[in-house]
Amino acid sequence: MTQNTPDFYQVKEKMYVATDCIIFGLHQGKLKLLVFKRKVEPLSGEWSLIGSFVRLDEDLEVAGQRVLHEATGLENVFMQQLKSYGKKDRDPGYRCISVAQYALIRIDDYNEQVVEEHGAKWFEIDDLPALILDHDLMVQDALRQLRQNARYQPIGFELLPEKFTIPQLQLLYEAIYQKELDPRNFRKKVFSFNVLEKLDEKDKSTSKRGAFLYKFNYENYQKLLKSGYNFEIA
Amino acid sequence: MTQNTPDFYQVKEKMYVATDCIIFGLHQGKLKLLVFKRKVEPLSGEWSLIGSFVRLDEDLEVAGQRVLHEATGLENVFMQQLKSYGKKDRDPGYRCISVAQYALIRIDDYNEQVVEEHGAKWFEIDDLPALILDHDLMVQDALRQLRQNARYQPIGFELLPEKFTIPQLQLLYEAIYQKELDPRNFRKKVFSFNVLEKLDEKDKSTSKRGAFLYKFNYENYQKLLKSGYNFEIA
DNA sequence: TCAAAAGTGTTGCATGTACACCCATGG
DNA sequence: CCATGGGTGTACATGCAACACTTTTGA
Repeated sequence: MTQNTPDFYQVKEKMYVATDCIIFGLHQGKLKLLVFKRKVEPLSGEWSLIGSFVRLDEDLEVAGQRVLHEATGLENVFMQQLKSYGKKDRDPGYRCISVAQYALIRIDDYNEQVVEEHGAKWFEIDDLPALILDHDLMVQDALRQLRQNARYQPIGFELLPEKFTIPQLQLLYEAIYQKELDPRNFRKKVFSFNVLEKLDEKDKSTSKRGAFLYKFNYENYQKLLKSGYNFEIA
Repeated sequence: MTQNTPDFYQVKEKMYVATDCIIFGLHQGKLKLLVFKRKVEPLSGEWSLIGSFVRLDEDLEVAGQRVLHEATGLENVFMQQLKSYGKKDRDPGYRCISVAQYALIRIDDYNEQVVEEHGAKWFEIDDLPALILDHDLMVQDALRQLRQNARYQPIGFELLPEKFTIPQLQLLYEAIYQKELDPRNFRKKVFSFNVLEKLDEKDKSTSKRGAFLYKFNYENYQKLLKSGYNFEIA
């Protein structure tokens, strides 16, 4: 922070800084959000995002990863800062600003038990319960940002297991953009980026014929980035 | 913020919350940034963004507008939150997170005296001095976001006077994207949005023939938004 | 053998890009 | 009358959208 204003303007007052996590996951081809039943007063029993105060000796990003780890048992999750919410009366108790961060997790990796211990539940994004405080707003903003970012970054892959099929990938983008896509055009597009590596295995869990598995090639993606790219899918 | 984690995790510690403003303006067809000579220790005399602590009874956005007003005398400036910077050691004095906000101002509107009182100076964006702390990073992030947002929102107009010519508008976009544009294609594009209103006046300050003045039509822009738009210029 | 999902090409249309000349005017 | 910046149209290339049938195989 900066102090260029005259000294008499420098009213220094500390406040609480929290971070709240908007956790997206993919389940049965649907985009879902993980919400928690709040256990402490005020507003105990209401649905909310998971969050925590940021500690004095903790980077913001570290705080986000800590919250996510405590809630899900996962580490090194893809996470991106959304924005901060700082209306003066947003928290009824005391002045507190919250830095919202959104996370994309692979539900397969997921320790289901930890979820239940926290009274957490996955909701489809078009069927969410009301959340406390300004958390509804955070979710709306996060969705918009997710859709925006998915246009220019391959973040969709963060939601899928390491090996995935093209139909799976297509379902994911259909879930993100709530829009049906043409399988021929979709394949043409994703293959044109040259960031998918075809494997010799097939996934037969959803059809008799089976669909080839692919994995994401990060090196090619780096090249693509440098040569001025447009990763627009959908 | 949220408290779903067990109580023993709830280490509540307050910290300072600041806001720093990345102020862009347009001058002689160049995109510029307003930076300030810091007047207080530590780092007195160094270049920095302008900022202030957020007060307990003040919304984040209000704090941003206050900082901008104190620094420039302007009110109701276009301002948008960028993101928060919260490395634990980003400020050498004490733990402090900063919410960066960027502003677009019309230099014409501008009270030049107030700038000088603050030891402020406009720099071209590709010729900036080193700034204190993480302010360089903030500027880079703000530039990226400005370019990104200018693609889908008509924020370019915020930098121009109410009445402007097409060549002025083109220069602005060339400054934002650091790229020359073809005047024929540029006109075709901006007119296709139907958000410019041609006036009967001409601006003769840059040529003998003079260029017609236009103004931005906010109603048509609202219609454009609703009908699913793509405001991509450049 | 058949149901169910995987996989594949072509064409028309729209949009972006490249490009060069005339216009209006003040000095 | 000429130098300066303002203003205009066309042809080509590229990318996107629409569209239907064949393949594989487990039950």
